Amino acid sequence: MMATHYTRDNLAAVLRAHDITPTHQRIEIAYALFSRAEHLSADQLLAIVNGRHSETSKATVYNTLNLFLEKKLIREVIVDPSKVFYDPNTAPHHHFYNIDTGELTDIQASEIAISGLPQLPEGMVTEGVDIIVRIRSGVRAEPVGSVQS
Amino acid sequence: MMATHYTRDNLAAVLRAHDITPTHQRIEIAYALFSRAEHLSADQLLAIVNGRHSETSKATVYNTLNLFLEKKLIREVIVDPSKVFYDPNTAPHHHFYNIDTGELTDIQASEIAISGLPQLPEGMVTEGVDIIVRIRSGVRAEPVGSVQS
DNA sequence: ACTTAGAATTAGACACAGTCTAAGCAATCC
DNA sequence: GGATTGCTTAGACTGTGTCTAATTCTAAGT
Repeated sequence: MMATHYTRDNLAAVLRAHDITPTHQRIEIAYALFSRAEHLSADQLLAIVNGRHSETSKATVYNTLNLFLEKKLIREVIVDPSKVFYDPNTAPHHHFYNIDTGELTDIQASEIAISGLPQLPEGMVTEGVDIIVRIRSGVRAEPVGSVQS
Repeated sequence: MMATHYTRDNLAAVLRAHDITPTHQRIEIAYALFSRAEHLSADQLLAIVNGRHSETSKATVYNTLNLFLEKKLIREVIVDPSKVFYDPNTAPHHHFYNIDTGELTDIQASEIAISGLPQLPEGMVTEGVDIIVRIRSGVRAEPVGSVQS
């Protein structure tokens, strides 16, 4: 997952390497995600993939994204209560989330360390640690009243 | 927000202190949240509040939760792609999320420290940092194949 | 207590993300 | 080329959350 440039061909190989039969639809969806290296919702992907002429159904987009997730080709980012974002970057990292614009930005995990996490409950195992830093533009444009610190 | 026992009366006072007119419905919803000190969804709250006889509509539950959020009486926890949980604990803290059962458990923020967070983008301000540790029971019950480490 | 204006509540329609179903298509294997 | 398997599809469906327009409540003033 560190190629500098993605083509349909090398994406097909990536899919195969992850045990996914590379169909046209899956390749297009993978291409949309990896060539942009952005955080996209199912909705946005559906629109991108069907940009010129309709090629892929809603069901396939969801099926494919869930398959990619299962095969650990992508990650999901849950920050917006109304929709899930899909992240082609599976390297450990975290996110800034701009609560005004909805924009998601990566934070390299290599730079951060968390200390003091308590013991996991008995018999439990960590699946992953997500850090979300919610940010907004600095100048407060509050309608009325004082800000309670 | 540190009373040891919540009554409808002292919750009405809490609401007033947060600039919220304490109506019957709002008090019941607050009572449901604070007396249990649990993470509840709008759905669950609607069911709890209307337990014996129907008292509160769906719209009011949503209106009220959003009002409580705005007035910083509660927090929302976004971990499940399908629904938001509301958290009566507004003290800084984080969460374990059991991805199998959906169970949410608190992690005291006082115990943890994060180092190495990069500079915020220009002109941005932190609204909050959420850490979610996704966990599951340790013994893997995978249907087929090897676990890719 | 009574009035009243503004705020809160309501039922039900609506919007939208995501899932499901049953049928159609495509690729591969004999 | 016929059959088996797996993929895709349209469209129905589910569930969360919002909106609207009408009704009811609350609190302040008299």
